[in-house]
This record gives sequence, C-alpha cells and structure tokens, in this order.
Amino acid sequence: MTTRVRFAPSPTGPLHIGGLRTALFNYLFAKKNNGVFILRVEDTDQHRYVEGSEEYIQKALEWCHLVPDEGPVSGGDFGPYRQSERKQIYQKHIELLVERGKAYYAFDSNEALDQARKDADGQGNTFRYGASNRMNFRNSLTLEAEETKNLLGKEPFVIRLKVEPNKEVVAQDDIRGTIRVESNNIDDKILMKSDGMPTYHFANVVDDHLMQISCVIRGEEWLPSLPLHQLIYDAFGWETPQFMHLPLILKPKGKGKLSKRDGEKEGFPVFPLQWGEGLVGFKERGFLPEALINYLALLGWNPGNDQELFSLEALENTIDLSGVQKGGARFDFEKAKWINHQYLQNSTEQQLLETEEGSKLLDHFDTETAVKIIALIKDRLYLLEDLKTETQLFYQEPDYAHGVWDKLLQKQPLKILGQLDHIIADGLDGNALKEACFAWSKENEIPFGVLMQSFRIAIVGKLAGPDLLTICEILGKSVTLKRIEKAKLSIINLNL
RNA sequence: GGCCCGUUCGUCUAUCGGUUAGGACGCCAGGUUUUCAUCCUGGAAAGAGGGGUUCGACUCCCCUACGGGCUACCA
Repeated sequence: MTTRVRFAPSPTGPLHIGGLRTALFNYLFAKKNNGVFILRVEDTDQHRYVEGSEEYIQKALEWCHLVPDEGPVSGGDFGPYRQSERKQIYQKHIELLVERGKAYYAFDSNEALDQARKDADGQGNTFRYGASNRMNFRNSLTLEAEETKNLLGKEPFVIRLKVEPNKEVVAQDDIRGTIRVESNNIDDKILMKSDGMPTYHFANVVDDHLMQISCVIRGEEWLPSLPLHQLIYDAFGWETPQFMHLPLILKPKGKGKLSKRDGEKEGFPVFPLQWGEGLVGFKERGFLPEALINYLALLGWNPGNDQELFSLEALENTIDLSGVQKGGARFDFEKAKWINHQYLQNSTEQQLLETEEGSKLLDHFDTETAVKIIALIKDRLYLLEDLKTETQLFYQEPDYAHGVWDKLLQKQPLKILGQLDHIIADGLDGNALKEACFAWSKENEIPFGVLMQSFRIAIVGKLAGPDLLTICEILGKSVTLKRIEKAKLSIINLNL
C-alpha cells in the first residue's frame, strides 16, 4: 500500500509555523516512505474564509520546498482538493449514514440549545447532546417520520451522529498508543451544518478515506476528537488510517500554544512569509528556508543523537516515528537564529551576494570587492538582514552619532588621528599599517587598544565591526583619509 | 467543571532498569598580542512530589501536583 499523507489547513489567514511544521512532517513522512504528499484545503466555514490565504499557503510551502504532489494547484486523481468543491460527495455520504440509522436530523434552534446549555451550566453540569437527552429535543428520533419529512423542506436542520451509549471507544495513535474514551463522553456531534456544508469532523473522515490517506499527521489539538473520528469510520464500516498527533508549539514565555499574535509582542516572526502590510515573516526577517525547516524539524523531533543540522534531504532520510516528542515544545527564537547562522556560514560569498540584501553592495563596488567585503563580515551574520547593517559602513560615511567620542576625549584622539594621517599616507597594505600603528603607540605610550578605538570610530562611527585594518584596505587610501579628516572636524566641533 | 494528553538543566533534547544523567541554544569566565562579534577552552545549570515493583529506578505501575489541549452549526 502506498503511503499517502495530507496537510489540510483552513484558509482562515496566513499559515503559521505550527501549521508549517505539520506540513513538514507530512512531507517528510511521505518522502521517507516513497509516498505522496497531498494538500487539501479545508474551507468548509464560509464565515472564517480569508481572501488570499490559500495562495499564501501554497506559496509558503513552495518557499520551504515542501511542494505538494497533489492539491488544488498540483492537481491529482483524487480531487477536487478543496472541500467547498466536494459538497455532493458529503451529501451522498451523509445520506448513507442516515439510512443506516447512524445519523439523524435535528431541528433544534440555536436558542433552544443555548437555553439547554445554560440550564446544564446552572446545575454544574456540562451540556452534551447525546444518548441521555437526545429524546428531549426536536429531531428525527423524536418526531414522527411524516413530520420530519415535512420539516426537512421547510426548516433549517443539521445532521448529527448517533453515538451509542455505554461503550468504550478505542483509537490508536502511533505516537501515544491506545486512547480509550467512554462513548457517554462523546456527544452527538453535528456532521452536516444547516448551510449544507459538512463540519470538519465529517469532511475530514470522508476525504481521508476517499483520498486513501494511509496516515493522518496533524496537531495534538485534534487528539480529543480522535475517538469521534473513530466512531465515524466505524459508522461507515471503513478501516481507519494510522494517526500521529504532533505535539504543539508553545509560546516562548507564558502560557498556552503559540498564537498568531505572539510574534508582534515579542518581536519574532510566526509566519514563513509576510502577510499584509504589518506582519513580517521569517523570509523578510532574513531566514533561509532551509534553516527554518531545520529548526522546525527539531522542535518536537530528534534523531536520537547529537546531530542538529539537517538538510531537507537528510531529514527525509532520517526522520522516524520514534523520534517524535510527546510533550509540547516552546518556540525559541534565539536557537532559530543560531541555526540560521550556521546555514549562513555554510553559504558561499557568491550566494550571499545574490541575495536581495547582499546585491546592494554591487551598487557601490565591483564584484571582486563585494565578495571581499562579504568574506570579511560573513561570520557576523545571523540573519540576512544583518548583511545590510554590516555592509553599509563600506559605502556610507559615518555620522559620528552624539556621544560616540565621549569616552575617548581624554585620550588624545586628535593626536592619534593626526598621526594616522601620516601612517596611512605612507601605505595601506596588509601588516605594514598595523605594525606602524603598533610601533607608534608604543613610542608615545598610548595603549594600542586606545589608538584602535579612536581609529575605529573615525572610520566606522562606532566601536563594533569587523577587522578595522581590512576595512581600511578595502576602502582605499583616499576614502580612509577623508573619513579621518571628517572625524577630526567632528571632534574639533565638540570642543567649541 | 468534564474529558483527553503530557512532565529530564531557563529553552530544545539524549537516556529505551545499573551513566560522574550527555549534547545544543542562551548565560558566565578565560583565550584568540584592538573593541562588539565570530571562533576555541572552561563553568554554572535538570529527572515535579509521594507511594509502590525491583538487588537496583529518570526509566515500569499508582496517586497527587503542575502544564497543555478539547469541550461551537471553527478548524
């Protein structure tokens, strides 16, 4: 039997990294088993539908190289892959269940149900529409057949699953083992809504069966409804696929699972790609897709050894069930950045130069120089966006921000810069400059470190950056001298 | 509240009855004859609690606590 897995998001907004990780695991298990990775769009809720999200999902998957083998865009023999386009299929199948007495029509108004809920609440009970009380409501079980038939044409109705009382429902999860629940704890869930659309539970089971899904891999939030799904499979007399419920991704701090809003609060992205105007994604923050994928794979899974860096291909070969974690995992942006750093270090200068941020260097320098600059700053990069902040000192004159000279004012910066003029005028290459600076500082009993600090601020405008002498070499004699001149002026201005 | 799932350093995790409980991120200290960083070396840092089972429990079982999820005509 071929392995067929599916990723089944709802188009209710941008895909967040929890969903992306679910997609990743599905993809990985498909590849590992020479199977098929399917994208199915679960758009059964018209109220929550958000324009553009389906396109976003497809694009996000493509950016991460998780391209579906079957789906709305890729096509396939088991379509349509949008649930909204499968209405007749659900209709046909729900009729089957009604005929067999596994499901029934219910005509209860929202008001009546709200009231019942309230009443139960008042008595400290949880309301559950089920075997214990279904005979108190307006449904095809309590109404005469004739009346039901009559009502069907006139009133809105839903179709509910008829759950047998006093039974133990047993379901299997490959990660957690056997899950047992009393059927009395499962209510007569709505399968078909009054708008003629199926609920998640029903559509999900029907589609997974029809699309011949061999293993359902989804988030742990679905674990409580697994017994219900088991019941639906049983009602049809279908064999259940395997199930794997992935642990949830939790907030970095505080309680609960990671939500779409957490990113804004803590200053890290939760979406792979930018969504709308405000919500910046991992891509825009300067992540390589390979790094994001690598980090996400390690969140809830591990190979059983110390290896942490995995290409997508390596993951495809290595991933296995036994390495999947059971407990939820907190999202850690620092670690994600570190992984990205590793991938950046493994990129060539040429590759970095081809990125959007890197290519800006070519506006100011020839390729050879640009490559030199990138080689110099490469090991300082954690995010692609660092490329910009690290390289701009090469083409942007420092502006000597307020207070940069403060700590050095007592340490003869003008004397130092004056001497640097001479030294640099003599030559800029390699160790000669360094040796000259070293010798002069010794002669004049100015600590080498102090000299370098003034020098650095003069050239860069701040105390941080890559090797200063190499910067000067790249800038060239005239630019270096010009910056020193400008620095001297800025100090003189301070003294006035 | 009810139901389900979970619980090893701050965080991600290794351990599948016998270990000085290992690694990584982060943090701290030192080094790389100049700062921030990179890099290298070192350090602090963990089995929720209580009962069992066993010669022996982080590992198996039970209880409690805590955490998470679900409890919609949302997925």
